[in-house]
Amino acid sequence: MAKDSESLNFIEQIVEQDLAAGLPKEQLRFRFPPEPNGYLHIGHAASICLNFGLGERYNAPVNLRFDDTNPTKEEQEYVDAIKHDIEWLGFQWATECYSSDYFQQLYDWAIELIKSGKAYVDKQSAEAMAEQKGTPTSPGVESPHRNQSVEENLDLFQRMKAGEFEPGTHILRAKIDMASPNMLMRDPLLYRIVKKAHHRTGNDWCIYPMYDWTHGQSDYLESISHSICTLEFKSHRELYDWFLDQIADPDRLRPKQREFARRNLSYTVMSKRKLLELVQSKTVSGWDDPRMPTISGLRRRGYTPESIRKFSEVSGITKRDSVTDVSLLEFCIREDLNKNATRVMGVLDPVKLIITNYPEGKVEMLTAENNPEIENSGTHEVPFSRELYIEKEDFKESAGNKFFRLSIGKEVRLKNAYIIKAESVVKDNAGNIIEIHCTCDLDSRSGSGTESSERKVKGTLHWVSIQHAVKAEIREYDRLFFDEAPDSYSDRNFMEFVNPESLKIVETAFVEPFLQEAKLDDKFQFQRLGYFTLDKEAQAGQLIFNKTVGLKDSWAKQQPQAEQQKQPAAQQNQSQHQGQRSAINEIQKISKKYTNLSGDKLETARTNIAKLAEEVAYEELEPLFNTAAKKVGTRIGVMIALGVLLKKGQERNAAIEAFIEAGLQDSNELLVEEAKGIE
RNA sequence: UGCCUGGUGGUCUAAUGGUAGGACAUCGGUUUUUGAUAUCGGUAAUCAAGGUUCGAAUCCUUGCCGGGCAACCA
Repeated sequence: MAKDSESLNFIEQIVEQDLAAGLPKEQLRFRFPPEPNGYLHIGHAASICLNFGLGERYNAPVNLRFDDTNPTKEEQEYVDAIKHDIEWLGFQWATECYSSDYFQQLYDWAIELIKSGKAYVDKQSAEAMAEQKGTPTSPGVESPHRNQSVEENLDLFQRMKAGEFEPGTHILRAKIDMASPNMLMRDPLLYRIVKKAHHRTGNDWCIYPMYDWTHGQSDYLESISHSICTLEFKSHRELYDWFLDQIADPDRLRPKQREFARRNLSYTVMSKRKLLELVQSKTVSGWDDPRMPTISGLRRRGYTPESIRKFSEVSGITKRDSVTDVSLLEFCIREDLNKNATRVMGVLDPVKLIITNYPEGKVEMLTAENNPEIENSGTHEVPFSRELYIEKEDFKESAGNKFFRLSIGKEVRLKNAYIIKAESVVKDNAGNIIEIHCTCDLDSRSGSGTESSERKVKGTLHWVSIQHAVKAEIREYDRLFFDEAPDSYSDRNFMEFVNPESLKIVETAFVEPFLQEAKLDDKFQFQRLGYFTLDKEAQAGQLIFNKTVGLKDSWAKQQPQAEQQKQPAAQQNQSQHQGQRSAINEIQKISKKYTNLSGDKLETARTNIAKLAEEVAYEELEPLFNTAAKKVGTRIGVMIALGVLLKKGQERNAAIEAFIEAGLQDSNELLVEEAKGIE
């Protein structure tokens, strides 16, 4: 355990090395630099936790700096939302900074650059300059304006600032190297003309500095020791350093940029542009829609700051790109809510239950523990009466002995109440069960201490007294996309993968009266169902709950298996377990090298996989559908095996279809071929 | 076709030349007035081929695969 916490991520190691090399600890300073053009999401949380975590670890200041150099996209609304989210996550910044505070200094430095012959004003169109820029494999050509006199450049730049020119007509560029293998070094843009009011500087400026000309200098001005950003900025580092070379005083702290991989979450998208598209297309109700991976969406959904911080911690920081499975996020929130959520009862899909031997009109106030995980968390009262609602799926007229719930002639415990036995049902003309009649062991009341109350019965159900039930709307959420990585396809738009069933509204659920007093940030566990929190749209007399996440449900997992057992292929399941396991493993081993093979060897491998697939159960194969896209070999092997299973009569399901579809879209020909073969 | 960068179980991550470990997921046992929680156990990985070394996930070479780079965005 102790060893785990000792293990440093590579950024922390860099800091340690710098300290060891003589950097005074007092000079450590970090920053989190969002652009206020959208809401923060769970990916930003990684960066926030990294930077502020570093601050906590070394007792160093962390600035919040808004990178606000593009007034066409940025708004005060986003500034406010970002600040709120960071505070909600539980972090405090040392200084609230804005790149726009440095506009004058940046301008002055630009003048110096021009004077030293290292920047010039270009008058060409964007298209012309793009063409001159060359390509990654061929060098660019120099602009005809590149060698203008310093005087002319100075004059033009000052007139740009004075508003004499229209947007797009003039631009300030650094003079570096049009043949550099790094495209960013091919005379990058420093300033462009934008005639739009800025959320902080108003109309003071009509020229705005570009990111590269701003970021490093802002770090320098704030004496940031470690400027941490995501991997796509790696190639900007050369420019970052070049600019600092031009302006930095060697006696002052020189910031250094380091990059880590951005965090992706499965079944969602994580770019502000795409999230904005979901908002603007009304696919979701807003940035804080509970299905959104935004901090505000997660908050509304019922996630806690602790769970998000924990998720960031266990996800880690590295340089390899990855897609973290949502199940890890769900684990983090369940872990927190299990410890802290108040236990209550609510019925989402009700059926009427009548206890025939319980007196009509009688009401008992029973005692319910608020939270068994917390000592002294107190209790609250739950009214009990003759007529109750229970969950439809908690009753079956007749069932096998694996069904721990209510069926005719069987007993179950009503949570915090009595043990009951189902006797009969009343059905409507269509054959639907509309009432369940049962009898109750009147000595068995929970906590009464009687012998009957101590009896062990296999199942326990949640319930609500009809007479006392409070109506509530329940909103249940599923993944927003049905593809694991909806934005990973070059030829398909991520919007094609939107899950049409991501929101399910239960208009009329019934909850216990205790919940009438629920407040906005309260966290509840609806026992046996999941974790719920009040939605901000709830009003007095109109309860609305968001389902944060369900409880783990090993019973639900058994269901599909039980159905499979009826099919002939399945009974070997147990006996051949060992054999099957090695078969699937063997397939994985062969597959891994698959793309390295050719000719006869390839053919042999394919045949072997197909042969081994005969021994494999579908349940073993399905997890491998999640194999990362880059592990093509494994995916090919799985595709071959899947083909064998389908031939044997395996029914197609959504997961299978999605896997085949992904295969068809892949760039690897072998994989496409296999996918086509079974399409 | 250039430059940069990365490849450890299904997923995420440790091991920094010396026992491939942890978490999630998954499977199974125990406990349980939540089929939850808790608890115990199982399955499962170093992209490949060569080389250096007593010893390689780690160093070298070659190859394979993934990501980034040609916005008046950040």
